[in-house]
Amino acid sequence: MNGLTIGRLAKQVSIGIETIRFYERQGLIEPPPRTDSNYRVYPEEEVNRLRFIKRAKNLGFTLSEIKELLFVRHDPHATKADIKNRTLNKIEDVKQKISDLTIIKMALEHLASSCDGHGPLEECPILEALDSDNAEHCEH
Amino acid sequence: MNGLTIGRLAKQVSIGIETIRFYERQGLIEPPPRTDSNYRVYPEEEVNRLRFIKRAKNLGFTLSEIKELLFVRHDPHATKADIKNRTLNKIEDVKQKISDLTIIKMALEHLASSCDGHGPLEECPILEALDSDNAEHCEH
DNA sequence: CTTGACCCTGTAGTATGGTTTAATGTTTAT
DNA sequence: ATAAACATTAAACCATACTACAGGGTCAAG
Repeated sequence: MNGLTIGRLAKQVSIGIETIRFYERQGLIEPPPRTDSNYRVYPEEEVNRLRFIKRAKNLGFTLSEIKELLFVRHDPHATKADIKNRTLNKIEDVKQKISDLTIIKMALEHLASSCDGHGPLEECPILEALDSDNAEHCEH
Repeated sequence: MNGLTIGRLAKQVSIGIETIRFYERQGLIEPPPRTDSNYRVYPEEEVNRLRFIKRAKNLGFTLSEIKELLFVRHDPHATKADIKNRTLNKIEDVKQKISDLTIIKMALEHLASSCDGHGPLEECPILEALDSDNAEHCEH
């Protein structure tokens, strides 16, 4: 018989046991079945869900946004059009984040290369790189 | 004479006045000069710094990470090698975020297209897309 | 058959990132 | 010249996302 105790699950994902129970209370994960002695027993897939939550959190999504991401697909009260719309909005949000990160990455790369002694450290600071909304400068 | 009051600055960046003072206390922005009547007077560039903070926050950076991003360049006690190393670490961090977001975007796009009636709604959930670390599936 | 590592519930405490309030002073528009 | 709109500080308050007990039960090894 397979299944994970909360402790093993926590270890596999590198988060605290308390965090898992907290996510259950917040509705981010389903309450798992219990043993006779009332221990939670998780299926292996729970590892993936928790890893996803961890990543999404790292990307600046709040827990309630993550909940939405996880459950867009099977909201029984939503029409297909609703789901499609919410999904498209999320895609726009994600695209914006990618583009902001790309600009930050370029600024940092420029900074790293100017640290080689290839020029003064004062040029092209990260602030300048983010000055305009769709910074095309800082290119080379 | 140019310079912004805290209220004008807040309005330009669309954040609260109190948030600006909070960032000053946290050391994310420099204490600006004051008028005779003790009012803060900000240079125009402060708009950019605050916009950067706003974006970076949205991307999942904590305030202290943002502080690091803003000040990597001119820490007087750091060697050039230090700065370069910290910068390279941040670049790796940013790259990872971009790649995670790209996977999420792909999963959402697949979901959106399956809402068109082009397939059953149950396939390729976001969790599967993030199942493996560098998901190559979900391609089309 | 007990000892130590695990699990349970429930509640309280903490860190982060603000926001609100109170009590007061300043600038601006009419 | 006076009200409205702005500014000041300090401190209390809030939401989010954990984190750490307290007080108990369960299980596996020696």
